[in-house]
Amino acid sequence: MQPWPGTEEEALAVQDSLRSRVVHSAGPEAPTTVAGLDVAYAEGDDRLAAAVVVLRVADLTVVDTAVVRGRPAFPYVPGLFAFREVPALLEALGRLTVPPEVLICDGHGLAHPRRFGLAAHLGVLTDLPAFGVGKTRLVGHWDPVGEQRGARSPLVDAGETVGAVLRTQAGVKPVFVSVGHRIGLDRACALTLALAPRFRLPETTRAADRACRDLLR
DNA sequence: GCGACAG
DNA sequence: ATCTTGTCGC
Repeated sequence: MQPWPGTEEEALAVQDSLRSRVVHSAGPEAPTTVAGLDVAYAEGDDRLAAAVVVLRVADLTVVDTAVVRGRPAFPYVPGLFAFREVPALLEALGRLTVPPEVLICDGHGLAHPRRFGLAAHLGVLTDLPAFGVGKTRLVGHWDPVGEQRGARSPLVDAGETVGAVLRTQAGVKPVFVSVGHRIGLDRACALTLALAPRFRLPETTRAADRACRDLLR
């Protein structure tokens, strides 16, 4: 990942080029391990910490953790967010001992202006099944989501379904699930629910968030 | 011209 | 992302 875009124009070109490599498929039937990825930023300076935490799906226990320090590789620009965190996340992924079967990212996959958000980007670069679970929307519209856990509504942008707005807990704001690479929306939603038995966000995201926050201090 | 805009 | 007070609930 040496040739990194230095301008928005270059970043857009990279997205256009990599987008064609996205693979649409159902994905692993019953993955044994899944990884949560997240990045935390320091307050004063521009340091960041990127974490990847591998969980065993069966009991949601942590089986591996990798955290690295770094700097943002690109300014924050909605739609080009991946260029900011991908280098640090790839470095952390490379330090894992237990290989994850699915990557779960903090952000979106196809629910992106050009259908190539962070989850799709990481999925293509690693060629691992990957999807995103975002806390807020980037693109798309949806009808009201049922109140009970598991209820979902299609996230639609420009006439196409780009994800799902999924209620992981009754009485809690839903999350935005979107496919990235080599996995289908139904399986991504099912996995998200299985990983969020008690809180709004999946345990993968919570564990990764904790891990990078700890390193920052 | 005025909003919207992952983290 | 991070800042930021109180508040409700277990």
